This record gives sequence, C-alpha cells and structure tokens, in this order.
Amino acid sequence: MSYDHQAIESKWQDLWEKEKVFEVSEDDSKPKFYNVAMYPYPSGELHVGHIRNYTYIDLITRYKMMQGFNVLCPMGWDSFGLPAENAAIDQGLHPRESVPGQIERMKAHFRRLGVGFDWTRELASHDPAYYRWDQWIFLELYKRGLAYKAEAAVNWCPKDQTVLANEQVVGDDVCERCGTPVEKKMLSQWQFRITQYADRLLDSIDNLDHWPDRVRTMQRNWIGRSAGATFTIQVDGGGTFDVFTTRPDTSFGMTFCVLAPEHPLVEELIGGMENEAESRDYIAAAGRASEIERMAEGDKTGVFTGRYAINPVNDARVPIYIAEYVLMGYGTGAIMAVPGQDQRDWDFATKYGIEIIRTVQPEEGFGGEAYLGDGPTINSDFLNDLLQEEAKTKIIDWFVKQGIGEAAIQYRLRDWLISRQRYWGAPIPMVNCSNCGLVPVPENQLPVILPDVENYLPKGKSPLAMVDDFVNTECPECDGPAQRETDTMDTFMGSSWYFLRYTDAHNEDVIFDPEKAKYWMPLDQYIGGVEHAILHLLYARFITMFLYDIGLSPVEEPFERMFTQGMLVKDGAKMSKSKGNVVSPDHYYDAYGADALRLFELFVGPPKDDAVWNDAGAPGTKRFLDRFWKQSVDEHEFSDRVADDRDREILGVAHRTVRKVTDDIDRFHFNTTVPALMTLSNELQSYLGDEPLKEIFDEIIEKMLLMLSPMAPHLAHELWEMKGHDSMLAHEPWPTWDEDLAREETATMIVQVNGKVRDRIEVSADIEESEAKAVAMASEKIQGWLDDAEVKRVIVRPPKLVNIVIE
RNA sequence: GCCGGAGUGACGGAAUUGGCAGACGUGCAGCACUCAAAAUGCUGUGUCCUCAGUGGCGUGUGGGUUCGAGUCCCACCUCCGGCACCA
Repeated sequence: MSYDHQAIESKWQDLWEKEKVFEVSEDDSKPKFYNVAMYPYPSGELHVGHIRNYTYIDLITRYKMMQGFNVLCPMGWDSFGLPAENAAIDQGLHPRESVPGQIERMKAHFRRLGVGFDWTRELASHDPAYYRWDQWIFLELYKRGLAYKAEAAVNWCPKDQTVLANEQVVGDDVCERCGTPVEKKMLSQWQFRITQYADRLLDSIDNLDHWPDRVRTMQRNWIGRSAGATFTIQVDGGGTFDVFTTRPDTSFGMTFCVLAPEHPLVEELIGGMENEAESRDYIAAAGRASEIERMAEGDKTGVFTGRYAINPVNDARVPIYIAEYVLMGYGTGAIMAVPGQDQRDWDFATKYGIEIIRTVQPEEGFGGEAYLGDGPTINSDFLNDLLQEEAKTKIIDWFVKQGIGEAAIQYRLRDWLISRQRYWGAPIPMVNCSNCGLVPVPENQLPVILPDVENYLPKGKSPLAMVDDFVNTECPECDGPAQRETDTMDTFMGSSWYFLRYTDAHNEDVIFDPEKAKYWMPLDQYIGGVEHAILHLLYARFITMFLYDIGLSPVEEPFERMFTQGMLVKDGAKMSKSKGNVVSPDHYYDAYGADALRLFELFVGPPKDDAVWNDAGAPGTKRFLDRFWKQSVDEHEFSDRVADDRDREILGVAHRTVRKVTDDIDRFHFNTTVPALMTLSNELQSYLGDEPLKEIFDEIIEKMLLMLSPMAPHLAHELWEMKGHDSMLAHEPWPTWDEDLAREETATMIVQVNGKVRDRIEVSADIEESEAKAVAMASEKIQGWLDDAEVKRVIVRPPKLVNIVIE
C-alpha cells in the first residue's frame, strides 16, 4: 500500500504558493528569525548532496514558523562570475542565454522538493539592478582609500586566464575553481585593503560563539597575526633596509641577513659586485619558478650579494644574501637571520658555512639544532640572563631609544585582489584619463553596464578591452577622452552583501533601507559548505564591517549563528559534477516522493559530518511514510473502556518523543529525529493491539503530524487536512510536552555485581536509595552470584543502577 | 612539520551528565500471503564457546583513573580536513 505522493506533493506546493505561506514583511508583533542558505550559482542541476542543505534550511524555516517566529528565508542566485561563466563555456552557450534558463530549472527543483522560500525577494548577482550596488560599494571603498590599484606579484590561473585572490589559491597552490596550478605574475591590479580590518576581523572571531570552532580556527590561522618588531639595518658602504622579526630578543645572534629576490634594494646591492652575474641568474630563476617548484627544491638556496650589513646591537659586520625562502609579500621582504634560534636560518647557515651564535641557553640535554624554546639569554650583552618576554621588551625599548625601530605586528592576510580578466562580472567603475589619472565613475552614472560581447571567452586580457564603445568614454572630471577599466570584479564581491540586500531587495534608490536591515539583521541562522570557511565567510564579514562603519549595516558581524554541513560521499569521493559521481534526485521524486527523500537526507548522518549516500535509503523512509499513512487513515477498532496504565504509557512515549525531537532540532541533530518518530509510530502500532482509546490515538497522530510538518511537509499537510482541520498545518504551533506525562513511571534498574550486569528489575521511577538496594539484594539471581562472598561496597544510583562490589 | 576532527556489527549510524553498547534504518536469513515473483507483514541477526548459560569476549592499539569508561587522562597507530620557507 502506497499513498499517491505525486498528487499530494504538487497539490501542496501549489497551495503554499497560492496562500503566500512563506512571504513575510517586517512585523514587530513577532520575534524575527532570519534564515539563509548560501545562495548557489545557478548550475541548473541540484544533486542529492545539495538537497541535504535545502532540507535542513527548510526544516528550520518551518520549525521556527511553528514556534511563532516571523521567519524570513529568501533565495537568490550567484549568477555572475567564474562558476556561471565556466558552466556556460562548457555548454557552448553565452552566459546571457544559459543563466536565465538554469535559474528557472533550479527554481523548479526547489519547488519539487517543497522548500519554502520568500520568492518576492529573489535577486541575481548578474542583474544590473543588483551589481550597480557592487559598483557603488567599490566606489565607497575607493573614497576611503580602501580600494587601490597597485603593481604586485599575483596569482594567475593559466586555465581560467585570470588573476585570483590569495584565498582562491587552495591546497597545493591550485585554482579553487578548476584545480590548475597557479603561476606568479607581476601585474597592476585592483585590491581591497582588507588588511586594514585584520585586527577587527581577528578579535571579533572571539564573539562568534555560535560558529563552528573549526571555521573560527581556520579564519584565525588565515589572518595569522604575529607580534614582534621592525628595525632598520645599515648596509656597509651605504643604504638601509628594514626587517621584521618576532624574536627581537635574539638580535645579538644575527650572523647574516637575507633579502627576497624581488626586494627593491637588491639591484643596488649587486651592481658592480664580483658575483653580479650569478646573482642575476638566481633572481631570474626565482622569478620564473612557481611556488611548488620552489618548494620541491627542498634545500634552501641563495646567493651572496658581496655586501655586508651592520648589526645595530653590536656593530657586527654580517653578509647579506638573496634567497627565495624570504618572501617579498610578508613583513618587509627582508630578515635578520638568527640560525641559533631559527631552523630555516640554521639550515641556510649550515649550507653556506655561516657562523652560528646561540643567544638562548638550551635546556639540559637539548640535542637539536636551532633552539626555539625559552631560556636565559646568553651572548647578548645587556640582555643576558633575561627570559624571552623580558628580553623582547628591553630590546624594543632600546630600538625606540636609538630611533631605529619599534614594536610591530604582521599579518599573514593579504589584501583582497578584486580584478578579474574575465567577461561575466561587474565592470570596475573606474576611468583612466590622460589628464586626471584614475577617476571614479560618478554615482549617478551607475550602473556601468556590462556590454554584450559575443566572443566572451577568456583571452588572458579582459574581453571588455576589445569593445571600443565601452572602453572609450568621457572623463567625468575634465570631459576629455578617457578609457574605462576593463577588468571585472571577483564574484565574491556580490556574495559579500546579498544577505543585506534581501532585506530590501528591490530598492532602486539606495543599496537597502537601513531600517529594514535593522529589523532582519543579523542572520539568525546561516548554512553553507565548509569550503567557504575562509573565502566567502571572511569577505562577507569584511564588507559588512565596512558597511557598518559607513552607517548602513546595523551590525558589524552578519552571521549570528553559522552552520557548516558535511558533504555527501559516493564511491569514495565527495559528490560533485567534476568527479562524475552525482546522484540526481529525479528518480527519487518519481518513485518515492520529495517527503521520503527529505526524510532520508535527514536520516543519512550527523548534519555536520560527511555522509555516505546509500541508494536504498529513500525506499526505507518511504516504507515508513507508507506505514504511517496507513496507520493514520485506516479504520481501527477502538475500545470504550476507562483509561488506564496502558494509555498513560503510550502517552508518555509520545510526550518524550516531542521532547526529544524538539531538543534534537535545537541541537542540529536532525539525524536522530526521524528514528524517534519511527519508534513512536511502532509503539502506536502495538498500542492498536491493546484495546486502544480513540482520543489517545488521535492525539498522538496529531502530534506526529505536527512534528512531521517541517520534515515531510506534503504528507503531513495532507493528513492534517484529512483529519478535518481547516487550518494550514504550517501555521499551527509546534507541539508541546508535559513533563509529568513525559516522566517514566517505572524504570528498568540494572543490578551489577563487580560492574557486570547480572539482573534487570522493573522498579518505580522514584524509588528510594534504600529500597533500591534492598530490592537488588533480594534478587534471587543476585543471591546466586553473591554466594557467601563478603559485600565490600554497594553503589546505588536509583532508579537506574545498583552495583554490588564483592571480594 | 604545525593546528583541528574522527576511528563503534556486513553497511549508514545511535548512546546530552561516566551507569543496560549497537536505538533507527539498510542488508542478510527464515516464515506467512502467492501457482510463482514483487510488494507487504511477522521473526531473527555483534562475536565466541560441548547449541547453553545466572557464560566468556567486545567501541583503532597499549596503559591509567574509577565500584563502573565508547565517553575522562597519558602514549601510540590509521584516516580526513586546514595551514605550511609567514621570519
């Protein structure tokens, strides 16, 4: 026996839409709940791995609605940028053609799954009405010196033919989108000064109490704050350079200095020196090698410049080297090398025969090379005998007094490279004028519309550069001829503030009404993949903080509660189109229905963990729904006897189930809610064999329907209606439980002898300690085990356990 | 190398605080219904041992704390994720 899931599901999908069940506006009479799943790029397809995510978000929407919250759950499309453009290339289409159709197909998927979104707030990042505000934010950043164009060594993806932000280079230095190893290039690019927010972004992580620890840790590590000092070193024969160190206390141990190959002073230092040619070869090779090739070398390599530096603390004359292991992009691009306390410097010094001076006394029995631990300072004049922290303070004071240095903090975080040499993105709203230089496009000329370019394929330079009508324009300042910027913005720009736009999605005058944002923000729940732990989640925090600073966002931190769900695994790999192991839901909709699929998605495993997809899972949950359907609609024979312990017992099971399901949902343990409902259904089946009472049975079925409503909403709504209710189930209050009824009257007390279970006795749940002990000791089985051994101790934990310790 | 997370039946997993290990589902086996099959229902299903008990063993490995450990502590192994010449 099987209920007609196809008919029921489309019926209720129509009704929810017609009655605008999920369309909401600001309403001060109810507490608000703002619930968002990361907006997807419109691939056109949803596989069962994606559906897991939307099953969770919809469960929360419906659950919170039933709890009386004014719930906003909107949906939109990350339809600009590399993912959407690459998908169009794969299909041999123009993104302008492919994107709208794919959005429609995904909406059909969401409808078929029965997800309740407020579609009146739908937005798409390729819509000029949306991206004009990307451009507007760019200009606001520019006004405040937070957007700038500068020549820098950048990451280049040779397949996607564009530069990438540091955050988009993942794993073994490969492109986050296509997995191609990235190359280094020197290019002039637009960047956002996210590093200016490094401290705030870091400190504020401490307050994100409802974020997963691993995401918080990843962001902390990514920002990577180190405290130390910078100071200036004189070159013997003229010139100076600055170094950054976290160990200024070891300055007396500096036996050489190293400059990065790209360091600006290098040219001046090597000129005319004996080994100039050798140096130039080294620098050229370093420029060519990718990061991976550099690392693969293993050994540290370098070249002596022929010049010497003067250690300011003791006037020692030490050699200056050029070496790849010093990076131009971190600190000052130059270091004081202290081989005694730094293993990299030790390796280098050993290889090139440079002197090693220890300035920290290693522990007794230390057999290693560089000593990184704490200990009394040695060989260091006025720092001698001090421990690390005191020595640091004293030497920094000394630098300040000498006027050569100061305490300093460095971050691993780099500025956010925002330019992309690709077509499908928001044009950067800047103009180059030969008279006025870089000029921002005035706000009233926004949006700078992306021109329609037929041959949009990546060429290594922005395709917009070939569109003369677009490039050639008037300078907004002097009205002379000028050229537009032709790079487009990183798609992560659009995703950094869309959750603010949802609060006022169609405003044509301002980015959003701060009053509306104030009602809805921050997000009470945000759900997405852990792959965005650093990328999107860091950028979105930065842009929100910026919009807060200019008085627009009502909050500094956008995401009050963050949840990162696990991925689905099939054939030993994470389910993804590129791995070719995706499972389409279509077959499940047809054969078992959206409700059975949703229940299995919940059932499959802990939401935070990866889970293995099992094709036999949805048939299993469908069997449960069929049984429950039959249980609900069949005619049963009811008794007219007086209520007794049996009824009390089944009611107790039902109330405990409500308590458990509520608690499990609150803790995001969705995988245990379904078994709880299955168990209650099984108990109810056995109750039907025990002269059931109609009102008890009906009450429990009703509670089941209320609990199923957020999980298997179509079936639950249909049965709710069949039971004679006029109301829409989604608007009913979440069921409550009665602690008195939920309390178990009897308990199975286990009796152990020396920690091993030897008997189980049914006892009253409120049994006293002395009685529990007496009952346990009186058990025949226990007597047999005790024999005439001496009882040394009895542990009593009524009503669950008595443990008798003998011998 | 550093920082996280995880190891439980044939499989996915359950076990909020240390207190009946294996809920629930899948798979498998047997039975019922059927000419038969599917579907459905019922029963069984950690493992070992003279097929039987009031039995032994059992949550990656080895120790420890405790009356009692999947859960706490120490050491180790394996897998997964992140970072990785960041001075």
